Amino acid sequence: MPVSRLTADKKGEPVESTLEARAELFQDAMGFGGLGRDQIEKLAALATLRRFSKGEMVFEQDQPCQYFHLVATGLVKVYICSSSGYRMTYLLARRGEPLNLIGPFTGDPRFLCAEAMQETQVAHIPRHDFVGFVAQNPILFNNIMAILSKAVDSANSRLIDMVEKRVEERLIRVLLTLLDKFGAEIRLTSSELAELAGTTVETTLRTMARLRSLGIIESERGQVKIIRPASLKNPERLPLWV
Amino acid sequence: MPVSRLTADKKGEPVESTLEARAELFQDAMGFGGLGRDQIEKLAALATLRRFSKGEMVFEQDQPCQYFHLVATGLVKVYICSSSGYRMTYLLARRGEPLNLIGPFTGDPRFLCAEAMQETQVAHIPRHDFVGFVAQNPILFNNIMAILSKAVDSANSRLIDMVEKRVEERLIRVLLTLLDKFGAEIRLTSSELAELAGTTVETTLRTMARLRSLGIIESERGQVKIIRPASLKNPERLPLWV
DNA sequence: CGTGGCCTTGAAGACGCTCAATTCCGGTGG
DNA sequence: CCACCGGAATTGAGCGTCTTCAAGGCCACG
Repeated sequence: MPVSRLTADKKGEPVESTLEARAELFQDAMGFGGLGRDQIEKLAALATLRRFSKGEMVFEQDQPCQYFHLVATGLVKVYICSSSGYRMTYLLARRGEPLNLIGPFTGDPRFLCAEAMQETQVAHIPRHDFVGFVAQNPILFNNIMAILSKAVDSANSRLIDMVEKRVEERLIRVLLTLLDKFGAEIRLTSSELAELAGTTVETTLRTMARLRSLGIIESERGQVKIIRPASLKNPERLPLWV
Repeated sequence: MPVSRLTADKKGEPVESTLEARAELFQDAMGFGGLGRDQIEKLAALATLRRFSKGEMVFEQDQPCQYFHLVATGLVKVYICSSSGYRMTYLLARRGEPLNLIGPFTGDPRFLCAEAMQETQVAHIPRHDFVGFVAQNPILFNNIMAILSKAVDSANSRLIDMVEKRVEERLIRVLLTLLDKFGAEIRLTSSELAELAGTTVETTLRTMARLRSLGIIESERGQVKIIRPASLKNPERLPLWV
């Protein structure tokens, strides 16, 4: 329940970086395809890197948005936090993934927080610089809308899952998603998986124990390994409740 | 479970309308503030009106997006539908509210469906015309992002509610939202309220019976009337489970 | 006047949360 | 090197909330 509190106004430590390295980052980043090299460098010139230790907040809930954030190295989890302290992880972002596509446009406080899960570096662009740049490169509109489209569909799909799917199915879906993105070896604790699936640690553990006894996964402290992904993909054919 | 099926390719009946009337519509519409009269009329010139009877689909799930849709009269519900037939209402749109802000940009099929809840007229703009117009009026991009921002926050907020709030609290939240938007007399069936709150008809009925016995609402067939909104707004102070 | 949709209520049962106790592991400090 | 501590994993028991199934009544509309 207690969330680590750091200085609210200034987050992370500045990191030296070359324009070249930053351009490289934006070159491959999600949502920036279709830009010429000159524009990429212009964007890179607006950015600065900051480093965050494990557990540090990149930005917090209910604070006005100052920067556009793009992960350079490491891993960041973006989550929503209810008044009672319940957390629900929304996104696990690694190199090249933006943390807040909407925030910079309105500047308003939102529900989301972002927290570094490892030693991490994040590129910051002042929000007005970012919005101005997008206005000059309308192709970014389409890119951004495409990403938002997926984000909204994903949120809606999770909503439906919360209503009609049992924890087991939701957890399997989480595992499959992580498998696609990070490979078969997933370095997350059960508590982190629980926040992704929208359930409690205990229920997650119990469900994982069942999957383990079926030989579908292996798990040790802070790590899950998917052994037989095919068994997860056909939940209809394999009655997991056995 | 059975959803009314109509012709898939052509939906609704064309309706004659004056350019003036359409310009009037876009003038007040959500997301089109800040445009000059000339641009409004240019937009109106791209649009055509179509009428839909109660229960008719304006667009369906998993079909490519052809048009941008804006409600002119009546009421449309936008919902997501799971494979097993579970529906979750996402938006109740009346005059001036857009049905699909994202779809036109990507054109891809999405999860959403839209269904007329009354006799309704909807303005259609071919998606490429709409996207081209937005590109020429970048202020619209900010407007759209502002709306999407609210939509995403709302979806996230509902996700949290689904996990940690009981049906009663979710239903109260739905009622308060409807109160703000439509006033104290809400013309919806319990089944429709259930799809908004993410629960079943029976549970909705039971909860409404409790609220009714407390004198907070009155309800008859297909209609709910909120008598003491203040009692709903302080759910902490009034123990509803009494 | 019949039929279908909507409202109502009861009873049973399942799913998952909460609380609690225990073990295991890694890191830290003496 | 060993002891301690905090976080993580595990497992059990109890129970509350909702869903599900079922049955009946009411109202409107054709």
